[in-house]
Amino acid sequence: MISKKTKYALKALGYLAEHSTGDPILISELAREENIPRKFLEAILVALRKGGVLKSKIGKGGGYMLASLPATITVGRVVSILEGGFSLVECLNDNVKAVCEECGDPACCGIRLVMSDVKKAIDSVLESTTLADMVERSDVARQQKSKIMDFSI
Amino acid sequence: MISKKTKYALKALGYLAEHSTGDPILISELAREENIPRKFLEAILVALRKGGVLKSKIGKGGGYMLASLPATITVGRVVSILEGGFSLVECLNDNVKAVCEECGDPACCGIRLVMSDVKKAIDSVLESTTLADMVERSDVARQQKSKIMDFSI
DNA sequence: CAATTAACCTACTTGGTCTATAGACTAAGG
DNA sequence: CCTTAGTCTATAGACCAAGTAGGTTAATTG
Repeated sequence: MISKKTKYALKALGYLAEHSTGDPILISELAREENIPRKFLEAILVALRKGGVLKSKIGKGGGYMLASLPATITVGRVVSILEGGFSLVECLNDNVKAVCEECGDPACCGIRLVMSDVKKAIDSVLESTTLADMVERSDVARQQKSKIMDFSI
Repeated sequence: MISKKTKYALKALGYLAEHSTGDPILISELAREENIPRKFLEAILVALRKGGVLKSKIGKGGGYMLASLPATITVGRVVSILEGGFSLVECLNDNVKAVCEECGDPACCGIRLVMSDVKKAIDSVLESTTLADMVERSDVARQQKSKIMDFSI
């Protein structure tokens, strides 16, 4: 499961991708529009800035902007920043060099071998999906839905 | 991340797959050989039995056996029993019909759409890998390693 | 320059879940 | 009927995600 932190991050980034006009957008606007606890969101945005996905501007007229185009920011990158990579066993996490206590020999641990395959599958999806993709898919789904609605009226 | 519970389950099942002679194997043997806390393992084995993966025999000469051949038990099934399916957002979990509070409209939630793809990718690996596969891969890795060892001697 | 705006930072609380343990109970075999 | 071995219920403790609070620093503007 991804954490709420990551979900909030993706929602906020999606909002930024859709509503960015070049001017910074306020934390409070993001929090309000996407129903995210204000203070919690702050911490998330800081992490994303440190991760290089966001730029910020302090003081009056300040706020947050995407650091690059939505089509260049992958969902995988966001997940990686907020969860330190997404894997299924400790010993496959990006940052961690540690060996799970369980698998005596990492090279021969069957679980590790299987989960490594799973991780590859996950990563390939996450790395190939960008913020732009995510927003677009959401839009398409919304349009299709309203089309069906029109039709039924 | 999969829980320790699931890891222990896979280890125990791997042991059963490798050492089953038709006779039941004791919880205490499994616990000892795979370094799993005895009482904790008990609970796991009960879950696996209820999930139809294991059979048990009570009383003297009792213990646990696989309910079917290792090649017919998928890792996905084990994960599903112990974690209620493995997905990345609540609203994609097998058992849960609940909608995440976050995505107002599940049909249009970009995160949900993306994560649904990820889930498909995960499931396709997990469902296509059996206990037999897992054990075999572990064996192959071990053999290769000892081959290299021999070579270097 | 001072007032205001808005991001930044540190620390804390809380609630829930994962892990593990204890002990009493039930079933089977000899 | 005694030993073996799985079954069930309850509980303790550690840990982490989620959320809260309040003060600090930086930029703009009048």
